[in-house]
Amino acid sequence: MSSRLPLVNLPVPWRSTEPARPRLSADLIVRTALDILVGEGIDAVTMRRVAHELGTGPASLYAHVANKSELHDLMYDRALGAVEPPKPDARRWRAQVKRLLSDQLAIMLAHPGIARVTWATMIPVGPNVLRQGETLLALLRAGGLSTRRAAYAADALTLYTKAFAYEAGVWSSGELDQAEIAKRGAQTRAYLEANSEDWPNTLGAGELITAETARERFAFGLDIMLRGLTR
Amino acid sequence: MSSRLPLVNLPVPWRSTEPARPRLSADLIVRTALDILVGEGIDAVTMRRVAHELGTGPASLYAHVANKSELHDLMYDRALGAVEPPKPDARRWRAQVKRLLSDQLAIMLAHPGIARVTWATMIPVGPNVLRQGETLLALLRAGGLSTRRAAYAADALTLYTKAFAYEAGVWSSGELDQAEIAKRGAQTRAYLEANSEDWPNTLGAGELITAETARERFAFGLDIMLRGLTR
DNA sequence: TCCAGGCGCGAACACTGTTCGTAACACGAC
DNA sequence: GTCGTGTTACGAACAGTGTTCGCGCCTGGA
Repeated sequence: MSSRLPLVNLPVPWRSTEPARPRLSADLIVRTALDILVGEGIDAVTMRRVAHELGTGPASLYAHVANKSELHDLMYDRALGAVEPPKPDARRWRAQVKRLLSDQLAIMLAHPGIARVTWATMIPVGPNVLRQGETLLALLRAGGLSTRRAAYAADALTLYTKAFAYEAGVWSSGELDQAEIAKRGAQTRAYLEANSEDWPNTLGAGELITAETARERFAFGLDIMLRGLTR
Repeated sequence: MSSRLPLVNLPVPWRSTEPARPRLSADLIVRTALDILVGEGIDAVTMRRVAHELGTGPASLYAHVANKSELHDLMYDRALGAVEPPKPDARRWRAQVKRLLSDQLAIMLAHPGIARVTWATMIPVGPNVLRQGETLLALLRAGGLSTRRAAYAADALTLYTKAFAYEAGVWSSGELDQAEIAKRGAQTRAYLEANSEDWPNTLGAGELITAETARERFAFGLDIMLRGLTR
């Protein structure tokens, strides 16, 4: 019946005051979850996995985080905190919008699958996400758009960016079997070529929509939206 | 040790030759799954639930469907089969594109959450989905776009449509607690109003992005993209 | 010194997708 | 008509998942 010694904050002289295992906190949990996410994708971020990484059980997390959904929200907000919002400049607002959304995309691609969580939570909850939204709206207003048009445009632009990030993230991440999709691609191509006169455009477009053209396609999408915004 | 009687195709005289329970098939499984989806959303479509609806166990489904992912693909393709593709007319191709994508959106909204599966499967697999894509490409080509621009535009437009459908579907469906999001909304509003000078644009845009303006916002997004496509 | 309240966490519950092995069936060959 | 034989049906089980319960421990304040 040995009483367990306290493992943390022991004032042992020959040891730094730094505790061996930092105490649990929402922030630590979110950081750990993001570490897993970066390396292995969103589906690897389970409550058990995060807890295991912290040397404990899943129940311990629920004292700091309401549920998995809230953990996801916090992860997304923290990730987006790395994007630095620009100061609106009316003369180059278009370039600033493109830059801002490209940076957001890059962050989301670095955290494969994180974009999915933005659909589960309808309202932008965290301060970082709110700040990004405010900045985008400010840029659009600087471009001369009305309140309503700016709001609608910001909605459409972020929706497109998130959707693109989600798609590319799923594509790149090992979430789906690479051999399987190659087989599917070949089968689909054979199916199309069997009646090639029925699919004149699809056959030509197939090889344009690849991972290699992703950057180009995203820029294209932003360009047509921004151009369409101001005649 | 009573030997079980065969339940199907029993030639009992006092009963019609119609089998009481139709035999299992991929088509029947997909139809059943779609019935559940329409009523209760995508998350209610579990293998057990579909099997139960057919009066059997989950293992029975795997003889006709490779896995849940393939079932989702088949459901999506079947649902999109209800959208009638138009004959391209060069003089009103823009209106035709808007009509086509709006019809797709309506179908997806009628099947809450179905849009989510389009991200899990990178390649459009079913004949109906392929036909929709071919039609969209044909419309854009009729508008005078090059092969590459048409392909990129189709990619961006469908991505936007699917993202919008997904978002609206999650929003409308009972997937998330309505009371919870109202609370979140109020908290967020309070947070913003506490430092209202920091959030001039967000505070104004908040009430514009609602379920009521969904139709309007979708049309706005399509409009700016189509306008931006041709100067 | 005591004590209340938050925190840690093992165990369990109710789910999920999927596989295994066996039983029943339909159908063509002899 | 009888006998394989391959396909279909499906109960049971496995390995996961998110989440909750309940009981100890520790800590901060009185």
